[in-house]
Amino acid sequence: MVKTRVLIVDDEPNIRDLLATSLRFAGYEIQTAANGAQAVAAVTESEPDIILLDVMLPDMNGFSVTKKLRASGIQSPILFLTARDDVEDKITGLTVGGDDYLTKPFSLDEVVARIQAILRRTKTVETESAVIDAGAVVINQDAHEVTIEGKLVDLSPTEYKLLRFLVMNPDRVLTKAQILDHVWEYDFNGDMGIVESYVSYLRKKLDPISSRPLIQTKRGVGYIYKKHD
Amino acid sequence: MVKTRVLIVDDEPNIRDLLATSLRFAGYEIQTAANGAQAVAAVTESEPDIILLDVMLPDMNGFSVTKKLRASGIQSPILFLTARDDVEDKITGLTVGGDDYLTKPFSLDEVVARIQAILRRTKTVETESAVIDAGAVVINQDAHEVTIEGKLVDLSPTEYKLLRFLVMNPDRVLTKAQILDHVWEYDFNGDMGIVESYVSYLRKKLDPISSRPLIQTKRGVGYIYKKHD
DNA sequence: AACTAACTCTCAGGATTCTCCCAGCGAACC
DNA sequence: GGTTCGCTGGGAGAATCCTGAGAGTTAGTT
Repeated sequence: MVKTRVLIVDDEPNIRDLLATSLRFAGYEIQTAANGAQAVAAVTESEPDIILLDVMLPDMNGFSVTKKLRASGIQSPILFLTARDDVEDKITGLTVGGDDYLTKPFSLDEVVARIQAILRRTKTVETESAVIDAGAVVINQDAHEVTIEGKLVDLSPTEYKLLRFLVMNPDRVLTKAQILDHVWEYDFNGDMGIVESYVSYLRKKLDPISSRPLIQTKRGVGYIYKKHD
Repeated sequence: MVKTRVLIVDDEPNIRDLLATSLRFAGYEIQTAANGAQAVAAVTESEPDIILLDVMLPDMNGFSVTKKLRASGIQSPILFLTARDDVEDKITGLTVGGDDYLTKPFSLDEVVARIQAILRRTKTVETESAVIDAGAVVINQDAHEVTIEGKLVDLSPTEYKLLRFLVMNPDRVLTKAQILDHVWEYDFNGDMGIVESYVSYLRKKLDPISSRPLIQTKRGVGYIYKKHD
């Protein structure tokens, strides 16, 4: 089993490091580049399985970089990163083929989810299934649907992301800080009370249709989802 | 199962890359050429199953290229690409046999659909069926007809393309950006509100004759067509 | 050539849902 | 019993989505 290689292209060192650390931890092999020229240079050494590409780079924009990459025979799918403001104008035409895009600021878990989604579709490497089956909770990531013991629940985007994070790390206590770092956008600077709120929302939706409480509180530590009783 | 080979002939690198990426993702094997001479050279190496040919090339026009190709014994069907303005005059007489033409700018899904249509008619390789049967919705691509639970609906061209895209990717959430990039012409640069409008149009036509809502909104994510309830 | 119909796209109002914060209450811990 | 920690209802403001109205184009017909 060889690691999936990811090339990160972004001019902000903060974002680069954040992504690099996070994705390395998720099991990927990371290369980074700070601008378009470096990116082109990097891919010629070894073709990555997927590229994370900031649309606005100092030396050239996303289109140019994409063009250069494709011109040098690189067929790796690209996940474009873009600021929320210039979405409308500069994005159209980018998500060709298996490509996709993600707006900044994003949550770290969302990046991983999107990468896996793209790799699933392009099938250049073996990947996780689209379905997370964790006992009572089953999450279909393609359809963005969650079932509890077979029954469909309707969740808001944040509720969905929170539950996915819990369920992907079963039988393990997750601190509120960890949850905040993974599920919320990286520039969120409210307090951790928001996690309590959302756990509460989740419980209100899940517990009525579940035969047992799904999310348990470890007082003073965090929360845990147990696969089995 | 051997891949269908497509030769792309266009002098604009942007269009070449766009088509190459998109068609590669659709499962075709791609060759490219920037002018008539290159095209002729390319086909002599290995005869493609179909050729995408820009009518206006720097070195020679569609007639000349076609003539040369046919002269060298190539019988592959040709899908001509042409600017919207010089359509009628220059195309007539070109689309003999299984050939067809498409005006620029086109939508990426339309290209794939046309290629498949031609291959179906010429039957040089095994192809997808003309009929997309996705539960409640059945689309006959040859007749350009859509039935909902057996009942015929009348759709505008854009409505048709949108529904086809949704139905060809069942049980998977599609973002508005993806929809825009696949269904709308590649140079469209309005905002994604247009997708909302057309989903609204579609629902107004489909829901009255369907026993369940066919297109569901995944708030904050996109839209999804579910094959089954 | 003029008329009509259909189609595409934009825009804005309104409705709904979502996020986040706060404060009061209750439960758990010392 | 007092303190800390977690739960949850309420609510303001924002984000998102839906839809009707209308302008501009194109296509088809008379």
